Amino acid sequence: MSDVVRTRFAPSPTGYMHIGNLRTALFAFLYARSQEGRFILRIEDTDQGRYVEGATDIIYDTLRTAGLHHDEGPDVGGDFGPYVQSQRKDMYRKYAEELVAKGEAYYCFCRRDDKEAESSEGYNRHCRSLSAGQVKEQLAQGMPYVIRQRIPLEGTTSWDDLVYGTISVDNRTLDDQILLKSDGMPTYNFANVIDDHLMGITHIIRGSEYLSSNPKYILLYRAFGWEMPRYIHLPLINGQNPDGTISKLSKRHGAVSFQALVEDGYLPEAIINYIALLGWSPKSEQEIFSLDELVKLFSVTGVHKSPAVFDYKKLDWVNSQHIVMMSDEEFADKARPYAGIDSTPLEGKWTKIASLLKPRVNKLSEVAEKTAFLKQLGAYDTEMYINKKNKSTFESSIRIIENVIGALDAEEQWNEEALYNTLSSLAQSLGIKEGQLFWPVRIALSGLMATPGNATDILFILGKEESVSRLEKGVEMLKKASLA
RNA sequence: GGUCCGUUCGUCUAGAGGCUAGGACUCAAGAUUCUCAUUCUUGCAACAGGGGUUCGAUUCCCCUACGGACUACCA
Repeated sequence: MSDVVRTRFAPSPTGYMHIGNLRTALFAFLYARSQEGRFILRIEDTDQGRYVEGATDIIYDTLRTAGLHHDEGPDVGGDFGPYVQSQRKDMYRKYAEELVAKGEAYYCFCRRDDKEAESSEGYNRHCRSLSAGQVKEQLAQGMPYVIRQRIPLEGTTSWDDLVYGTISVDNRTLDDQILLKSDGMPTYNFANVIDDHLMGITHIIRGSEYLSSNPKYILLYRAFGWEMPRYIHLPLINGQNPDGTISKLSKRHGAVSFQALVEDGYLPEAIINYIALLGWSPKSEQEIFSLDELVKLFSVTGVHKSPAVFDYKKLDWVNSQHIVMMSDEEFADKARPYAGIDSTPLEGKWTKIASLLKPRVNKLSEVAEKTAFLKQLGAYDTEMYINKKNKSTFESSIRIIENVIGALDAEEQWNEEALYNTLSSLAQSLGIKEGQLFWPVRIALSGLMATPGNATDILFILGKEESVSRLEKGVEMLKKASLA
């Protein structure tokens, strides 16, 4: 055996990747990579009643999309397979029986509806002192049974957590947990320990919700006489409720699965960047990271004990930063499906449109709403023409737009620079400021108070015919409005 | 109820006995801009409370309060 670091991510195939789970995967990945170790994927599907079709594919897709490549796993193989627990089911019984033989576990024949056993001491420990003869007899009768861990009644169990420090627990507060279920399958708690050992996992990285059951795992390692792994427990991720209270991050707080966030237009690298900052700090003022940078900077000493609250606003900002860092070409490609401009007159102008959009969207899904006015001019209120700062009124707007239409009709070169020069000199000859001229033009072209791009950008994108048509419509609306 | 864990601006966090308690997001104001956004400047805003230890505590110890996790033949 070598002393190379081995970490694992062991999700259950539930059908989606919760952001908290992904954060655990990320930290396990980062720790392995930062230590030049190996990152292993293991599927924990011992609960057969909870099987979800296609769920393992979602796990593979997520890890691939997020860039968390595993060195061993069901899909890539490895020397410690199989990497799916249901394919390992036959090996767990042997270990459970080994513990029974050692006196570290025992058969329990309690049934779930056995009120008598429950009322006395719970099912826990009820069968703990059955004699060998009694056990043999029950087994011979074909009584269903489970195998329970025999937790010491005295003493304390403690370990040195790399994040939480030394934690000690009195053994008598621990339950004799079930290791092997009556259907012959191991419980998560048991399979987890067996597999971690068999797969040579050196550092167990998981959420702090496992902190209180960890003593039981440690006792199992001891019962087997196995070498203890190191433990890195991670703080929880919470969500903020509308009333300001904090609770476990769930759907009521918004999208909480990786795929839902991606569909919403968040970039995988931004999601990774953001969740890395939840419970970990690089201890510098840098906030935007690539995955490679995270690998270089990651350290367990920067991991927190206290839980963090998922903040969509900050995720928006992180995402916008990653968007701005992309090249114009890359952004144009990624954003294109959201725009719906394919096979429209706008298609040829997409590069230009995308360059205007890039600094203006927090997430890709915003592209749709921000480009809608280009495809079709929506209904708008003529009040928008009235702008105090530009001394813009119905009358001035009509006059300006009519002049602009005239100037555009004569325009030969339909590009931003030529359009700007034409309109700029028009403003001069009309004796008004540029802003006073561009304001009503932009309103007539877009019907919006705020647009991606200025008046000349929009003129260029819409083209002469559509632009003039929208300007004429504006004049028409203004004339009607000033009569009323 | 029991066990364990946690507590710095609204949120993410820096801080590891002596700092005007720093940064980021959000929000507000201003500058720039043919709108908006970007960018830049400025501002609002925190050490849960009480005891110790110490010349001196955000920092170390204890207690309280509050919050959370676990307490399944779920993972």
